This record gives sequence, structure tokens and C-alpha cells, in this order.
Amino acid sequence: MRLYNTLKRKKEEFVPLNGNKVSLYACGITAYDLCHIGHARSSVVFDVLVRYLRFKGYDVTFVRNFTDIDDKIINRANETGVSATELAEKFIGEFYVDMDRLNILRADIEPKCTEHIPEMIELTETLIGKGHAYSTPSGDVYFKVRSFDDYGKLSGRNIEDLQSGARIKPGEEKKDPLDFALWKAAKPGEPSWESPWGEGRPGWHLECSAMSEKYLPLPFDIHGGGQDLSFPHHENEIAQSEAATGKEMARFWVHNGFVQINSEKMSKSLGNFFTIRDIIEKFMPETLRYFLLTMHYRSPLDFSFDALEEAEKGIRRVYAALEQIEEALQKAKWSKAALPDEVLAEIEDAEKGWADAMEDDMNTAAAMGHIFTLIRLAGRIAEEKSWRKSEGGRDAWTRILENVRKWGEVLGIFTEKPAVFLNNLKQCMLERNGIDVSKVEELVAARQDARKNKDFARSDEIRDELIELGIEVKDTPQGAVWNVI
RNA sequence: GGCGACAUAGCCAAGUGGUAAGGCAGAGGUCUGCAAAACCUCCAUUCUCCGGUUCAAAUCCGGAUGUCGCCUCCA
Repeated sequence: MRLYNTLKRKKEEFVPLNGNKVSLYACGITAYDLCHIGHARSSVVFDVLVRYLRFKGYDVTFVRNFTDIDDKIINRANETGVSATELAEKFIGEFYVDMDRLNILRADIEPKCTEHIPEMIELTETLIGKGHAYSTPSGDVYFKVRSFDDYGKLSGRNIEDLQSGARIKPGEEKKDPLDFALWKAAKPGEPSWESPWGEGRPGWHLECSAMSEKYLPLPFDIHGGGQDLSFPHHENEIAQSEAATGKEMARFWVHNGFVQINSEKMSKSLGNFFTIRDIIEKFMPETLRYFLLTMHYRSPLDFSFDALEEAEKGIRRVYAALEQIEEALQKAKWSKAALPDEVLAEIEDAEKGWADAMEDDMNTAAAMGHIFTLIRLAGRIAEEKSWRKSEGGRDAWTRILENVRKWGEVLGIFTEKPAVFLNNLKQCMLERNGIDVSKVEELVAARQDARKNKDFARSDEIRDELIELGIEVKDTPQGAVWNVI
């Protein structure tokens, strides 16, 4: 497959370094608060990448860390009167709750920063030994950016450009404004660990270098994360790992685009962010996942509840079609007839289109289009009397169903039983719109009575009332069926 | 100030040299007591603008405008 490599600024053919094995590291969360939609996007993107690589037959080792010690955690812990450890554990727990609901697979290895302090100290010592880092009188250790010639290769910056923006904050003992902390001396009351430089804790960038190196031999195949991590976080990781080992850190750097609100980055300072909880309170988690996959992973994605409602209609249509196909396939007798070649050719085109889209930098948006092609085709077979009764129709439906299931497995959507999903969706929409079910059922029953008596004026009147409530009724051979609009 | 990304129909969105996927909304039709759902048909001679390269450009190059991001913690 072709993957966009930030390091090279272009798509490159992805071939793992070691045969069938793929090693992938993605930066995880800093556990100090609930996850927001941005975390959801990043998690979904790398979850689909892992699923797709496995689908292709690769043996993937996926490592995703937890940052469980950090300024933000300490601050939040102090505010709320719990220990940093307790706080981090709480939000790691909440992270799993959200990820499970979004159908995100667990990573193979999920290292925590606080469990890898010795490795971090060792890495820091190596860097000092090689002249890439230095300690200060107060017990901080800084990485000497100018000692690493490749600094800036990921983010496309050069030392001179960076220098203009860099400042030494009061109290810092950096020798150069560009230098960044590997180890921070403990301030009073902070959690800390013993080190050759006194009590302290690791800097954020150091964690990922130490943990990735421990679990994945360098260079590993793919390093992922949000776009905003590319500088300085990933740049610093590269500097640390490559300066210490002399090896390349990762061959492919993959970055997902941001979630935006009204075309602006979602952030706490702008007060425009939504947590995953905010969303799944009102929408199915799978709707959110579907929505996130309707756009290419590198594009900025504008979130709104209107857009989510639109996505909800799309996913409902797919599940409704799956349900109909499953029902249609219950039939026992099929006539011996084949479908026209062009219908089969359309299925083949969709299959090929799906594969091409995923191969091309994991283009889930394009891939989704081919799912809809199959959905439409399934409906067409149902419309044509001679097709829907034939073995050709049966086989085409089966093939469509299998494809959607298989592709859905990779995307992490469309894997529920259609009836279950549709029913849950209905409940979710009823609740969100505050619809009184007993009132609806009363009206539907009254309408049925009116229809039985051929009082169509009354029946249509009731239907208008239902529409007013946000309910549509359809009359089927099995009776009236209602749904939320 | 430095670096970078993006600009495609009413909306969302694929598409990196060969003549504009898909979704949502909308219009007409089949079906229906009428509807709904489903399906069929239609819905961008054109891709922000101006130049250039080419037999050929939404796609490449230059410029303009606009939007956003990174340069401080951030998925």
C-alpha cells in the first residue's frame, strides 16, 4: 500500500522492513482528562490502519503508550486533591471506556511512562555520554539540539528559523534556547524518581523514545500521531532516539489531520471542544466512527452536530439495506437464472475500487463510496422481479453482504446485527428528540383504524401529526412501521 | 516574522496529467388510497482568481486572494 510519509512529504510504497512483520508506534494520551473528538479521530485512524494491515496479512505489533506523569496531570491532581497516580489511573480507565464504545482495538503493548523510568534514565545517560545532552546545577537535563545535525528533518524547519521563536524562560538553565528538557528536577511536592541528577521526572518527549525503543527494534516501520505532534514532539523523539542509537527511529511518519469546529482547531482555550462523552450521549458511537471515516485521515475535519446527523442517515441506510438483504436471503427456493454480466461487473468494480482506495494512503472516504455502490446494487436486485428470485440474485446478495461485512471489519463499522443496530439507533433518536413513544403508538394505532375504515382524510391528518412529532410511518404488508425522521 | 496545509455543486466530500466517485438535500418517475422506504432518471462543460507548461491540467509551475495549522501544552 501507499502511505503518506511526513518525513518525505509524499506518498511512498509501504513495505515492512522485516518481511511480514509490521511494527507501529502511536503516541497515546496524557491521562488528565476525558478524551475529546480529536482523540477519537486519531484513535480511529490508527485503529483502521492496524486493522487494514492485519487484513492484508501482516503480523502487526502495535504499541501505544500512556503518559501518566506530566505537568498537566500534576496540576489537575493538585486541584482535585488526589494523587497524580490516582488521577492518571482514573482517566486511563475512562479512556478504555470511550475506546471500547468506539470499537477501537487494544494495542498489543500499552506501556506507561511511570513504569519505564529506568529506561528513560538510561537513555538520558547515553545522550549525556555521547555529548548530546547536559545536566544543570539544579538537576535538569537538556538535549543539545545543535549537536544533532538532522534536527528539523521531520517538520521541515531549520535551526535558524527555530531560533527566532525560541526563548529561555525565567528559571531555566538552558545553554541554548532551542534545547529541550529530557529530565526535570522535582519541585517540592511533585512526584519524583531518583536519578543520577537528583530527584526528578522525565520530560514528555523522552518517554516515547525510551518506550518505543524498548518494545520495537529500531528502525520501526510506522510512527503515528496527530499532526500537531510532528513538531516539536516527534522531532524531539527523532533527535533523542537517533542521537542515542545512531539508527533511524522510524521509517514512516504518519500524521492525522485535526478535528475543527467552524473551521478552527478544537481547543480548550477556544472553549470549542467536545468530549467523546458529549457526543455519544446523543449519538451512537458507531455513527461518530462512521462520520470520522467519511473524510480522508489527513484532511482537517469540521465537526458539527448537523454533519453528524447527516452521517447518521448514511449509516442507517447501510444497515437498513443489510437488514433487507438478510431477510431476502431467508427465502428457500431460487430459480435457476444468472444475473446479467454487467451487474456482476459492477460488483467487481466496487471490489476493486475498495481495494484501490484503501491501498492509496488508506482512503476511507473513497472506500466508503464503493460500499454505497453495493448497497444501491442490492436494492436494484430487490426491485427486479426476475433477479430477486434467481440464484444469480441470491449469489450477488450474498457476495455484497460478505463484502460489506469484510470491509466493515476493517473500518470497524457495519459489524452489528442490523436489527440490533437499527433498534438501538431508533432508541437513541427517540431519546435525543424527546419523543413520547406511547403517544406515537397511540397515533399509529388510531391511524390504522382510520385506514381500516377507509377514512383516509383522518388517516392523513394523523400522519401529519406524527410528522410534526418527528415520526414517519410506512405501510407495509406486515402493517404500519414507524421510524424517527 | 519563519514554516506548512488547504480552496471541487445548496451542503459534506473523493479525485496529483487523459476529459469531475460517493453521501446528504432537491426535482421528476416507478410503487402506493395518498404517502414512506427502495429503485430509476436528473442535479459542477467545470474544480477560488490570473498567467504559464503540455496534444491534454481540478491535477504540474508562477503569481494573487481567502481559510486554517505549526513555531508554547495539545490527537
